[in-house]
Amino acid sequence: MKASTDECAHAILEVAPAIMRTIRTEMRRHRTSDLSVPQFRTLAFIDNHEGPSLSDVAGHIGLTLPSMSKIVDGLVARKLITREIASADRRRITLALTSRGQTLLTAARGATKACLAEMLQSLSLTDRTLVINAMETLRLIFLQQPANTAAR
Amino acid sequence: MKASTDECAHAILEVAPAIMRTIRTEMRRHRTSDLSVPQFRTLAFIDNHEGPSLSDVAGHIGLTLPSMSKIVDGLVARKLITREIASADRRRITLALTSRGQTLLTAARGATKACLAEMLQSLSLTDRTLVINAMETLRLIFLQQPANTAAR
DNA sequence: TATTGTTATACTCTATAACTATA
DNA sequence: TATAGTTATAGAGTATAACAATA
Repeated sequence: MKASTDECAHAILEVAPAIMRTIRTEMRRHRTSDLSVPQFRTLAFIDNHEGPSLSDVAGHIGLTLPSMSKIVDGLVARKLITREIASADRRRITLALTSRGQTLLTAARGATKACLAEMLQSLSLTDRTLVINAMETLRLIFLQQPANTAAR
Repeated sequence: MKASTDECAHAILEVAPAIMRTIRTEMRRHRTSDLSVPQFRTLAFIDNHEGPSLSDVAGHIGLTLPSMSKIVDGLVARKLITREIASADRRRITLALTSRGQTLLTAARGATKACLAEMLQSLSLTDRTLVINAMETLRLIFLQQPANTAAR
């Protein structure tokens, strides 16, 4: 094993899509929450930040403004978040979770995580540590920001 | 660090979507290939297997038959693959790459991998080994099948 | 004039339900 | 009757281009 950057890229390119498909399928199967991955990520970001603007969310999640705007539309329509005009700068909007959104986010996080955790149960402690460390490493590259809290 | 299955799940749930977004964006930016992730995965599967049927591809990639059928439609229209009726069982189809598809797949693989590799260059050899090992571990869980070849 | 967001438009991805053709 | 695929339909995610409102 040379562990070249190329081999590393190859491994990621093969495994990441498979993981995502599992996550997506799992999220949709929980009819109670029924959130798509982008919706989930949007709610999670709003939960972790104080009244972010559309640009804040779009930038951090990595979507264009129109895409994000549409996702926000859906979440507002489902009464999971509120969208208000910022008083300081009326061009900006301020996003926040409703209590319903908060509840749903918590439920979705729990359900999906529980399912993933279930799939990971066959791993040894060593392997789990390995995966967590690798994710921490990749987070620095793909998310530009360190973990902000412990597992929620 | 407890390295519980729950923490492990949490880490994956946070990082995997970010990785995928990078991959998707990158794939779309290479106007020469211009493949979506599902299209890329479909081509790769056909490349790695001998004349698979629609069910083979759909099953392994984790899509329903209609979804897969539509993706195949697009690839056939772009002349990247061929779709022929199997002589043994006329209900089945046999998929194969055209030389154009083969070329495009190779190009897309190279371009995306190169971009990822570039992003991974800041990692130490130790970290790269860590990531590769973690991916190998996760592959067994999310892909049910071991790596079939070395990095291509 | 520059910034923030939304609307219009057009793809692709994805699923479920209903259908056709073959076995 | 069961299996392999396709078609019909619908909704979400995504982008680019054009627009409106505010600074």
